[in-house]
Amino acid sequence: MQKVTLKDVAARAGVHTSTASRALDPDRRTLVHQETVARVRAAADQLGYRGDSIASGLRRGRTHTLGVVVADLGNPFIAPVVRGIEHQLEGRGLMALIAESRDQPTRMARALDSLMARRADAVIVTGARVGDERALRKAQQQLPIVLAVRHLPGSGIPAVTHDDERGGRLAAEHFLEHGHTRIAQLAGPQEVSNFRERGVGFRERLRSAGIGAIELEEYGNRPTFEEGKRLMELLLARTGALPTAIFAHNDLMAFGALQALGDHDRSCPEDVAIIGYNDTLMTAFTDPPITTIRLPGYELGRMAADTATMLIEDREQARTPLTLPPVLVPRRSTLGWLPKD
Amino acid sequence: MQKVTLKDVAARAGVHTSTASRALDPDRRTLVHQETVARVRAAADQLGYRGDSIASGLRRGRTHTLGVVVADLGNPFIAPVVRGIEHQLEGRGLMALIAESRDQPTRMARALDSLMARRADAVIVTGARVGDERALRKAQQQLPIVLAVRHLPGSGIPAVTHDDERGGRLAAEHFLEHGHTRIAQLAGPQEVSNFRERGVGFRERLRSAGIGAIELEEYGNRPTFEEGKRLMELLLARTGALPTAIFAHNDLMAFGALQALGDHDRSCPEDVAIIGYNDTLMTAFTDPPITTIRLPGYELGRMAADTATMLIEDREQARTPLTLPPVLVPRRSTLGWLPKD
DNA sequence: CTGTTAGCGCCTTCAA
DNA sequence: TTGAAGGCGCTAACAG
Repeated sequence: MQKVTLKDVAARAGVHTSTASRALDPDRRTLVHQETVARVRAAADQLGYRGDSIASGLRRGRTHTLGVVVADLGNPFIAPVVRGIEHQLEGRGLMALIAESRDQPTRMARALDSLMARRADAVIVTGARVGDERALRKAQQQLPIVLAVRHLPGSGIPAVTHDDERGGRLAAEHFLEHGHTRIAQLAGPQEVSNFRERGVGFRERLRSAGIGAIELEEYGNRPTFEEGKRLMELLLARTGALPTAIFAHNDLMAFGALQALGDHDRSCPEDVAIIGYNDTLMTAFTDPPITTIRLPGYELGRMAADTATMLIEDREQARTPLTLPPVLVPRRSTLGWLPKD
Repeated sequence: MQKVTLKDVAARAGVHTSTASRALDPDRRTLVHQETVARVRAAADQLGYRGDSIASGLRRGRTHTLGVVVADLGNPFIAPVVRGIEHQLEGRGLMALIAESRDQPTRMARALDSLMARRADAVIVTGARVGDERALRKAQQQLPIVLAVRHLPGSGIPAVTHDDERGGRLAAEHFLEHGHTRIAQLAGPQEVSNFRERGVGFRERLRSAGIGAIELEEYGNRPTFEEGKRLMELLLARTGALPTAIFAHNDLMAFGALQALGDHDRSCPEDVAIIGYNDTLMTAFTDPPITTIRLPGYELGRMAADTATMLIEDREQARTPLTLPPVLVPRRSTLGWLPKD
């Protein structure tokens, strides 16, 4: 049972390959006589004909493959996004080709190159950051690009995101409602617009309440557990009163902060309240469960895949940026805190 | 800047396409005059030539694409495996094409079909289960298949796994050492060899110590949080003394069990000690941190990718199954338990 | 309705 | 060391 080609099928059915090709394509089946179709299909079945997307893609210019570039496969937040994408692709005969940029522009460029060389029909980029503009623009000249989760302000590349500034405001509001006055944030990399916006929203909401955020002079180089821990330790090493409230720019960083607190015999929520971001599955099961801002990853993935498929069909569609609202999910890491004086 | 083809490059360099083709291929560059190579490369650079894997793949029979079928992208355990695979692929010009089977044989079959149609050079399957044999065998006739993490006993398909039976024994031993006598397990789906083997190793080790495991009449239908919770509740609903030790067949199920315990005002580790499986990142940060068996996902991914690339180059290699040893990571969920009498 | 012809972009003979 | 010719498997355009 070696590779069965269309030629084999055609021969067996006693027709020309082009007829066989038509008979096997749902869209062009109508052009062929019923009986012939039946004969060809029978032959295909018997031989176990599988078709060859590669050859077909070469000819048609469509590979039915959608590229997806993520920043970090290890970030639990990415799974729902990818699932959302796959969910939307399924049934349309499309498949996701996944690459990882690890937040490095060089890798991003390489990933886009590979995807273009493989003639992906479109690419969804969930891991864009400052420095990726050039590569993205170049790619955009060859195929539709859709940004998801992270957008690049001013790039004009269609994006499906959620409102991070609003998310930051929600976090600030929550702390204010609970009576905090010494409030800090552990910021993610500023090359990523989302973290910048979370920071801005957070800071502004505090300022409008007449409170200045305690600012750390450093940002996380990457939005990871380790960096969250490192920043929290920086905060703990400072002289003066510890903040009573910390907004970590994502859940992983919040976990890191939690760990650092424990290492220094401080407890959450008694000493310090913490808010994370993303509503990763595990935030509900940590000690304490962590208050977090829910980012609708699955929906974002679906919408991104949806716009991508629209762009594939008609390159002039859907320029309006799509934005979903964030929601705060309150848990013990903030609810358990009580003012001391 | 439309699609730049080899023809364009050749024209600009003033050579024939076949010469350009040779000049651009590292393996055949030596056949071409140095100066010509330089000229061609310059032309390619200037035009921004990208090549076309699709066309090249059609001709060469290699697409430099490796299919990966995972059971569940949402399982945090899978990320390191995929990263391990990508790590190994990187630099070899290969890319991973990812599909999800969701533990359903129908989807598995479809995923394999898609990957074959896209002419993947090989496929790594991390989510095999009973019922997938047919589809895998069929696929195996067209391209090399490597099982990772989960194997299919008796299928003869090369597999890179770790020793689950031993993992089960480790869990049992740990409980025995700590003085437990009423011991149960929350089993994962028995269609997956790993869970079966974990169960067997666990049961046998207990038996050899003269202790019978408390058996639940049900298994988890999927190895998820919800199923772990459901099984734990089944256990809690039973009359008679509660077990003091629970071996959950993976971390997600352990989290579920933890939640069920909390819902019923039982605490871990005081009332019940729990062991999970996989050493997912979050097991270290739950309340309590969970003792778990470390499954070296990253290494498994690397080794699987490695054998896959070997098989691509020479289909007769590496039939010996590769197995890595499990390690128990002790944490408070078991260390904090004390015998009551 | 079906067959013929001509490529998609690249690579591999084979010959020069 | 290079060019010419042919084809990977499929499909679009044009005849019939």
